[in-house]
Amino acid sequence: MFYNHSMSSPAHSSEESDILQPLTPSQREAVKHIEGSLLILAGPGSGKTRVITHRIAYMLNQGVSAHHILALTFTNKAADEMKLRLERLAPRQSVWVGTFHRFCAKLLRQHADLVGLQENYTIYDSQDSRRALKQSLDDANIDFTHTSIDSIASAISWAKNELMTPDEYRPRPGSVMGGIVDRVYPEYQRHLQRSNAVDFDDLLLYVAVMLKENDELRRILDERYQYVMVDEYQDTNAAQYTIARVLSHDNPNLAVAGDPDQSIYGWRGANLNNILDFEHDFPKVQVVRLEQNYRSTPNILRVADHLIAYNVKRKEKSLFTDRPEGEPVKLVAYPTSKDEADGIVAYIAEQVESGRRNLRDFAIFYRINALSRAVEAALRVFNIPYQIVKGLEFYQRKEIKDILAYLHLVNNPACDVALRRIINTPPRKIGKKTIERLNDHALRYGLTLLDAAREVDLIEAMSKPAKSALKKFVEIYDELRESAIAPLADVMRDVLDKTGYHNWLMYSDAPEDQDRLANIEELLTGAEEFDEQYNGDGGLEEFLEQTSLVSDTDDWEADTDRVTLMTLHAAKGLEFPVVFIMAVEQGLLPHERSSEDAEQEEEERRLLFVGITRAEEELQLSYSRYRTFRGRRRDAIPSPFLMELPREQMHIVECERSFEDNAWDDDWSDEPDVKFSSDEQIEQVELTTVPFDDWEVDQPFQQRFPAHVFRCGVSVEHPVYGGGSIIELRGSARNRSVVVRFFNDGIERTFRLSHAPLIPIASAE
DNA sequence: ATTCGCAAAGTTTTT
DNA sequence: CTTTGCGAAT
Repeated sequence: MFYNHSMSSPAHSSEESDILQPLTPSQREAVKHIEGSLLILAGPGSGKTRVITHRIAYMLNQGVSAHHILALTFTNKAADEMKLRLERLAPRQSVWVGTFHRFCAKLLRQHADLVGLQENYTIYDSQDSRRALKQSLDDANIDFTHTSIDSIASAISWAKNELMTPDEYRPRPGSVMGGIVDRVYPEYQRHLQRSNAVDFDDLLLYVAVMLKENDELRRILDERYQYVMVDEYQDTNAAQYTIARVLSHDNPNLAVAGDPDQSIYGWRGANLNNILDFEHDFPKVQVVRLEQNYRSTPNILRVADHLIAYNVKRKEKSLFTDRPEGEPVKLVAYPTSKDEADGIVAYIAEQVESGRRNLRDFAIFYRINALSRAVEAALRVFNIPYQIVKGLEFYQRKEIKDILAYLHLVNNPACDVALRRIINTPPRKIGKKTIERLNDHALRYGLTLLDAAREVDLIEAMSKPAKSALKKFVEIYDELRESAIAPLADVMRDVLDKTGYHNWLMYSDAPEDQDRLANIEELLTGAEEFDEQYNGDGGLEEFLEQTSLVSDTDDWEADTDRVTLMTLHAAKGLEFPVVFIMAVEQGLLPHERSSEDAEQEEEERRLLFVGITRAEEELQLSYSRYRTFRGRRRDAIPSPFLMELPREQMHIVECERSFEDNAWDDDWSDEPDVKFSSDEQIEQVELTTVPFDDWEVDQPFQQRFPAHVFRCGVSVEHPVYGGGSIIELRGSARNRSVVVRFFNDGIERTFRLSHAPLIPIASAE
C-alpha cells in the first residue's frame, strides 16, 4: 500500500468491489490511477462524473484521508451533483467539493491580509463591479465617451484572468482601449481595496498570486490538498490553471477530466490549450479516454460526430455506443419564428397528451436568452408548465439587492457600492449633490463613504438639512450593526424594520411594490432555512458569500414535471430524452459577434455539439425563414453548421405555414430558396396545432390579483378544475407559480400566476 | 429632492 | 421590443 493510515478515516466507505464493479475497464483504469498526473478525456455521456466520484470513493477506500482530497468544479450545480453522488458512495466523508470561486473565497478569507484585504471582504457581482468601475472612471476623470463600461470591464476581466495585476498590465501601443484600461485599472483596483471588496476575477487572481509569491503558504496547501481533481478542465483559464498547478507541485497527483470538444467558455478566458497541452505540462501523465457513450442513440451521436469533425483544434475522439439506433435526427425548417415555437410546443403537447412522454422529458435550447420569449408565449397558449433556467433572476431584483446591500454594509462598513445603493433607499432626502460632496470629502482624506458621513460636520460645502439627514442615516446604521450577530433572519427583519424599507413598500401605492414584499418574504424564508442549517449561529458573512456566488442555474429542479427552457451554455452537463435546438441560424448560431476569427467559430460549433449531445432519444434542430427579433421581422439564413451534418441520415422536414390569423403582408414568393441540395428528400408537412382539450382554458377574464394574496393554504377556484387549495409557492416575479391540490380529484397542478385563471376564495388562516 | 417621462441604446454566453 | 439612463418638470 502506498498510503499510511495515520489519519484513519472516521466513517466507512463502500467496499472496493462496490466501487469498481459497476465500471467499465477504462473507467476502472481512471479510478484506480491515484498517484501521479491523470488526464481523463471524457466524451459526452461517457460517465465522467461517475468516474470522478468513484475515484474519490476508491481513494478513501484505499486509506487516503478525505482531508487530503480536493475536487474543483465550475458550477454549483456540478458540485452539488458530485456531493450527492459521493454521499451515496462514501457517506459522511468531508471531502472538499466545490467551485473554484468558492474554494478561492474560502482561502482568501483565511489569508486576506496577504493581499491587503480584511477577512470580512465583500464579493461584488458583475453589476456591483460595473458600478465601482464607473465610479473609478469618474473619480479619475477619465473620458470614455468612445467606448462602453462593458468593454472596459471585460478588458480588465481579461487582464485579471491572464494574471495581470495593474502594474503588470501593458496596453497595446496605440490602442485607445488599452490606454483607458491602463489608467483606470489601477484606480479601479484601489477602489476595490478601499472598499474591502473583490470582484469575481479577483477571487482567482488573488489566490493565484498569493500562492505564487508565498511559497510557504503554497507548500502548506500543497501538502494539505495532496490529491487535486478538476472537472471540466477544458474550461480553465490561466488563473485556474495556475492554482491547480501550484497545488500539485510537491504532491503531483493532479487529475483532470474534460473534453476539448465541450469547451464553451473561451470568451471568459478559458484556454483550450490547458487541456490540449496537459500531457506536456505535467510529468508522467496517464491518459484515459472514455469514448463509450451511454446517453444517446447512434443516430444522435453520428450527427454530433459529423459536426465536430469540422473543428481543427481538438483531440480526435471516436464516440461509440451500443444503444439501439433510435429515431433519425430531425431537421425542420419553419416559415416563421412563431411557427417554430408553435410547432415545437404542439409536438410536445401531443406527445404528452397521448401519454407517450412526460413534460420533464423535453428540453428546448437556444443560443441567446432573448429567444425564449416566443416559446414561452406558445407554452402559455397551451397552458403547459415549464421552467426557464435564466441566470440571476431572483438575486438581481432591486428589492433583493437592496436588502442584501444593507447586509453587506453591516458586514463590511467599507463597502461603498452597497452604501451608495441604499443610502437613499427608502428616500431620506440624500440626493445626488449630497453624495457627491460626501464622495469628494472621502476621496480627499482617503475615507470610506460611511466614515466620511460620520464626520459630516467637517464638510463645509454640506447644507444643514443634508448634514442631519446623513447623521440620521449613520444612526440607523449603527443600530443595525449592534444586532449583527443575531441569527440571520433576525438581522434581516431588523433591516426591514429599522430602515423603514418594509413600511415604505407596505404603504406604497405602486402595485408592483406588493410583489416586491412577496419577494422579500421569500428571501426571509431563505434566511430562515440558512439559520436552521447553521443553527442560527451567526454566519452573515457565510450567507453573503453564498448569495454572491450563486447563479441560479442551481434553481433548476430536475424532479418537477415541466418542460425545460435554457441556453445552450446552461445545458452543459445535463441530459434529456427529447431535445429541441431552435434558431440554428446564421448570426445566432454561430453568433454574429463570434464570426471574426476561426477560433470563435469553432467554439460556436462546440456549443452546438454540446446541445446535440444532451439528447438521449430524440433530437430536433430547427430554423425559420423569417424571425421576429428586436421587434421586427427579418429574413433568416440557416446556419452553415447545418451543412456539416450527415443530412442523408437525417429526417429533413419542410414545414408549410398553416396559421392564417396574423397578418402576412410580405410577398415572399420572390425570396431565395434556401433548400440545401436537390437530391434531398424533403418532406412537406403541414404545421398543425393540436387542440389540447383538457388543458386549453378559455380566459374570458383577465382579472389580476396581487401576487401576495396567493399564499400557502389559500383556497382558489379554477374554471376547469374547480376548487382547490394552494400547497406550494415557487419562483419569483414573472415566474411566480403556485401548486394547487384540487378538491375534486386530489391532483396537484402547477400554474403560473401571471397567466393562470385562478381566483382566490378564502384564506385558511 | 423626487418623480416622471422620454429617448436612446443595446441586446451572448456566466462564476 | 425591452430595459436602462438621462434630463426635465414639479
